[in-house]
Amino acid sequence: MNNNNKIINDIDAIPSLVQSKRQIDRYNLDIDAQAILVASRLMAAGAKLGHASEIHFSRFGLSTGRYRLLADLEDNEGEELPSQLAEHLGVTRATVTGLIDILERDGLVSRRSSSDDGRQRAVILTEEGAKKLREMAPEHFARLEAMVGLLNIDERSVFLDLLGRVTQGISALTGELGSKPKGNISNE
Amino acid sequence: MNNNNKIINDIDAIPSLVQSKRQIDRYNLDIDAQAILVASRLMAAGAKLGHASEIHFSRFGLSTGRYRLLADLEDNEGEELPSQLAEHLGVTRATVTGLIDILERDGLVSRRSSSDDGRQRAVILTEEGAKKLREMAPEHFARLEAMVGLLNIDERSVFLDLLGRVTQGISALTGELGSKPKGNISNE
DNA sequence: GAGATATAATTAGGTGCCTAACTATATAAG
DNA sequence: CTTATATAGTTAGGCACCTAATTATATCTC
Repeated sequence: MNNNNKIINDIDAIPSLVQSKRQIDRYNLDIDAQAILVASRLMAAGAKLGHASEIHFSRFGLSTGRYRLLADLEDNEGEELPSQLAEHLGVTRATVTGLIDILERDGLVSRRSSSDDGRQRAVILTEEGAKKLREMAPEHFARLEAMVGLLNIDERSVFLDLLGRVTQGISALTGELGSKPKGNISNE
Repeated sequence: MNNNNKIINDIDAIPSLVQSKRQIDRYNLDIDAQAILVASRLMAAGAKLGHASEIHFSRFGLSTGRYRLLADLEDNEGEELPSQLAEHLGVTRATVTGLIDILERDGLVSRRSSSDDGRQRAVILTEEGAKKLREMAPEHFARLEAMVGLLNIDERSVFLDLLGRVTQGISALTGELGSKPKGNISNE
């Protein structure tokens, strides 16, 4: 379990444990240095992944957000309202408007006014948009799978579990100080 | 181990496993749905954390990047070259210039021309900058620690290990298709 | 109906980070 | 010495996403 002969993650990751410890010691804080290390590494990983993701999707003339919008459309019979898209993607409606603008310019989606509610403008996945998704699927999913290829099946389950709990903990950054997200899921 | 009575990560996370599976089935791809789920969840977590981080640092009048720059300065006796900062932070020199511009405007760092090399302009952590770090340290580190508070000590080690390997795998998104990440793990 | 209020989408403007081009200085080659 | 090349930092312009304000439509209350 804790024998450090083989599975050390001494990848040249930033920051190191000593670096975290030094920061904490400087102010005599009663904080677990490894906790800080986990948090910092996750931040670094998130930033790296975000950047890599943009590079990945740019190969297909898309951005991360625009791909996610197309994929969500595909998952919903090719038609959704901007507000639904915003909800599903976890971004604002303003952001969705911007994504649609470019996708429409490139012919991957189109807008259609609703007869039910004059305020609504449904977004439609065009045939060209569907074709784009079809064409990129093999490479896209192969790369995603390769990304976690260094983890075996069991490790993937463990990672999902741990990542899920850390994700819950992210609210500690934004919420009230001292309010623990304990066991129960706080679906804000 | 695989009894699903307690440790289910049914956090309302997006996407779900069925969602990932549906996408793969649509194109008859030979891909492990859980691998896609791990990749997607990590992307979502990274984005969420990045956003939360900006909110966190904005409480102190900083951004994530500007805090990291200040902290790195503090770790290097309060003086560094922009190129060193760029290296340490993993961003471009252009980005560092922008970060310094605002930090200097706010009086947290200053620039000083070098006598050795006329091209260099050292960045200095001002007393006000050091004070800012000192003041925010308790809350900052407490929040980071709270973020991983749902993981016990052992789980943190495991998470670090797994995260490290997935981080290595990120190169699968940007590199040559089919080229395995160099970290040669022998337990496959 | 008329006004107040709610909602859908958009526009306007801002932040963070990027790439590529540029300026100024240093160094190497002839 | 002069010209070519490399390097440090900055500037210019772009993308993704945000918040706040705006426009247009719907609905509720009188």
